[in-house]
Amino acid sequence: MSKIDIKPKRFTEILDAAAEVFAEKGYHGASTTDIADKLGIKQAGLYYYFKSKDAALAEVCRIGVEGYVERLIVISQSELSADLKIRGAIREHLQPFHNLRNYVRVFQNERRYLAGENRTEVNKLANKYESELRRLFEAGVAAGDFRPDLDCKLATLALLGMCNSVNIWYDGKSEKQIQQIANNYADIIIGGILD
Amino acid sequence: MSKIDIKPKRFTEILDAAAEVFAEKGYHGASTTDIADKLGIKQAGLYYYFKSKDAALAEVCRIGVEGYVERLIVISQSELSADLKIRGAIREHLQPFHNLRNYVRVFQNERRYLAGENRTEVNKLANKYESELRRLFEAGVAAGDFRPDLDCKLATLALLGMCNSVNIWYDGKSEKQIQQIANNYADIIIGGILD
DNA sequence: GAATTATTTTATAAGTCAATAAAATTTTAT
DNA sequence: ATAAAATTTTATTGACTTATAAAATAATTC
Repeated sequence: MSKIDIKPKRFTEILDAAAEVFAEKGYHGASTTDIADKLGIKQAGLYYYFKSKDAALAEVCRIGVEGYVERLIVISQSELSADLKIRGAIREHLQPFHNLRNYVRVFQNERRYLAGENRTEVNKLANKYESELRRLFEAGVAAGDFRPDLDCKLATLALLGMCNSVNIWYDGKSEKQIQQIANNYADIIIGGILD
Repeated sequence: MSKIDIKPKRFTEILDAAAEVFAEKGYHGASTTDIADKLGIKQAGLYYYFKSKDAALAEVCRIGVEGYVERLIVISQSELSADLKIRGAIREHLQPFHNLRNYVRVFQNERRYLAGENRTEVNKLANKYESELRRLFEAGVAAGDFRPDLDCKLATLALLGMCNSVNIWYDGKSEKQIQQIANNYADIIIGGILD
């Protein structure tokens, strides 16, 4: 009955430390000793919580993507106009940078170092997210709200690149700032695709 | 006297291999053996060309940023309208993804692992580039071409995030595709900031 | 407070990695 | 062709890293 009785609070502390170190130094640049140091325990102590360093990365990534697809589907199925859906998608995309900054950063930058199954699983979510997003653009074109010549694939990638990059420089301190960024970015993107 | 007589062609091959391996596996995920294998030589042989792994990273990064600031200044000092300057900046930004894909990728993603002086030097160039770009937006607002309420700082970061992300998924094979992406992205950004 | 369970430490194995030095080989120049 | 210079290999070192197992300690439960 292995690790059933780990206290959730302690487990979160361990994960937070792993996410922070992975985000700062990169997966391969971070040693398990770095993580343990941050927690004030010895390196071997981490293996009570994780089977391997790779498993820790997988768990951090999992939390980093958590909810993204679901929130986008809620927006997609709402009755909002196409441009408001894009605006909402941007808002929801940036929101987790506030509380889950390190987790999302690790998902963004380090998931490529995941092995085998963990990697395909997490990539499937990323692909699903991208295609759901593209459907928002396609629906807007179909409804006549967006330019008929809009390349929806490129618009999707542009939006993603724009939004993801925020997590490189945003310091995670002001939720109000996140909303401001989201609004400004939405203004730019939507203004650039309207018919 | 040290490495004065290295053949430039061979040196380029060594650099190409380093850039490719750093781009694929990340700086810390890449071993000097990986690079040597790609070249068909033994690991120790690399140290004829480089003092250290870090020095190789520095050189790859240097090539990855090379010319960026200069090309932007040429655009800035031209007589083009503000929107055409932005369009040109996007074109010039994406162009190197064709021939220097790996170098630019390493600059983008791995420069943070550079030590001391190499890091500050390369970051200085990145900052200079960003501020030059911002001035293009500010000039457009001042000239009345762009929306007066435009947040130029955010517009700059949006453009950078958008453009940089292309190098994550672009396969470096078609120069025509790069130009298409540049035009589409320029349409979006410019449409989103015009007055 | 004794027993049980959870958590951390100690000790260590096995492997990888960057870097150096000296020898060997290949290439270039005379 | 011979000498000189450039390039690569062989051999090795020491540091660092992940992971395991068993012992020690701390916390919780009955």
